[in-house]
Amino acid sequence: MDNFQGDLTDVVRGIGGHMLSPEISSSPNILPLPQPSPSDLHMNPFGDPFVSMTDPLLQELNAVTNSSHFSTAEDNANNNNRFLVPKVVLEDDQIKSQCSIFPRIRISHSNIIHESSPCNSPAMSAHVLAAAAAASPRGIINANTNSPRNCLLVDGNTFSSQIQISSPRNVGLKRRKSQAKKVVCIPAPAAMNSRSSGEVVPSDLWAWRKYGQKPIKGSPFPRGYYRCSSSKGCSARKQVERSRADPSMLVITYTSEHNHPWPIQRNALAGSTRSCSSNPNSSKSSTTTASLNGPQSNTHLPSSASAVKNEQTEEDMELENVEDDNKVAPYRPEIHDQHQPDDFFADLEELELEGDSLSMLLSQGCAGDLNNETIASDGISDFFGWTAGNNNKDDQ
DNA sequence: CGCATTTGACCAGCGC
DNA sequence: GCGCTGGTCAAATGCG
Repeated sequence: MDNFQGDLTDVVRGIGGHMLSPEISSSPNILPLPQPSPSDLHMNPFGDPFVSMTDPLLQELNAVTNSSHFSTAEDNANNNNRFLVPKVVLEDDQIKSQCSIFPRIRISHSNIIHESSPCNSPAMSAHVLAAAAAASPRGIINANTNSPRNCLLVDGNTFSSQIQISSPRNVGLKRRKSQAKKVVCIPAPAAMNSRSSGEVVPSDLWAWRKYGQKPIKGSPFPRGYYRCSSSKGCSARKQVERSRADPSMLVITYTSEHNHPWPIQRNALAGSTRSCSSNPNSSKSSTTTASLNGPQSNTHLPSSASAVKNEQTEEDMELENVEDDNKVAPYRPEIHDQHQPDDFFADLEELELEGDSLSMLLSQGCAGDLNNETIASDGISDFFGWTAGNNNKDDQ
């Protein structure tokens, strides 16, 4: 049997959407979550980053699912927004959220998130859905992939991937004293055994440093232990292991909360990263921060997509390729990277106040014609609205 | 040289 | 109380 030992690092990096079985949904590790408190539901990631140390993406998702700050696509039809604006619509008795960040991902009151159309970024989709799940009151996401591109596609005929997240609240520890845990199941990369490839890292914006790995009884796969290296003294940890039921799935368990704001400038943090796959051919990248490519990465929540070109990870490259395939404008660092974290929030305001045609286009893709995939389905870029605006296709 | 990963040893919680 | 197992530590190692 394949021996994945020693490859967890790659595994961690390879959150690509691939063939998955729905079995994971039955994993005992994944538990339904109780309804969140109102405060949870209204956590505003764009407000005070210190309020919550959860991953920015998760926060964003929270915002997406709960915030009323986001205007609808129609509202922004004439705006000059750079970001896609989430649209919240009502369907039947359910409140469903659609947003540019998650093109066509719908979050219902039942807390089950469905993505009704494919996106072009398997990796991001996985992450996105994971984040979405976290944002979901019950923290559960089922993303069924049926996309030829390995993109997440819900409502497909065949489940090819699933992402599930359980909230920290009711996932008890068997070992150690009860500690808040968040379990995330995401698709594992295809090239899980290839150290020279699959250096795709889950973008959770935080810098992680591996401090241990142990074989787990009953599982052929080892478990990797990571701690947050974004800030000294941060107690945040995560464990990464393959699902026993479905080796194609990764189970990431987050423990403890970050005691610091999200790393705005990763490079400024001692020992936060190493190489980060600046060279695609690099056979050794190390931290799970790979998706966080440089200081600018966090400017606009999505890490990998905001990666600086010359520091892009394989995931980024993959995404880029996808974009190329779809003739969608690539991410433009000269435009986006110039924004500092503070500007990011300012931008968000601008979205509401000004907006631009890009966001309109994105919004249209998001909330408009589901058949129009040209823009809306562009996984990552659309997800974060980077390609939005007037600088899309012309910049290729 | 600095930093991240690897890996064996040690520590602590849990079940019997 | 003991053994098993998970979690963490820290020295060794490797890479840029």
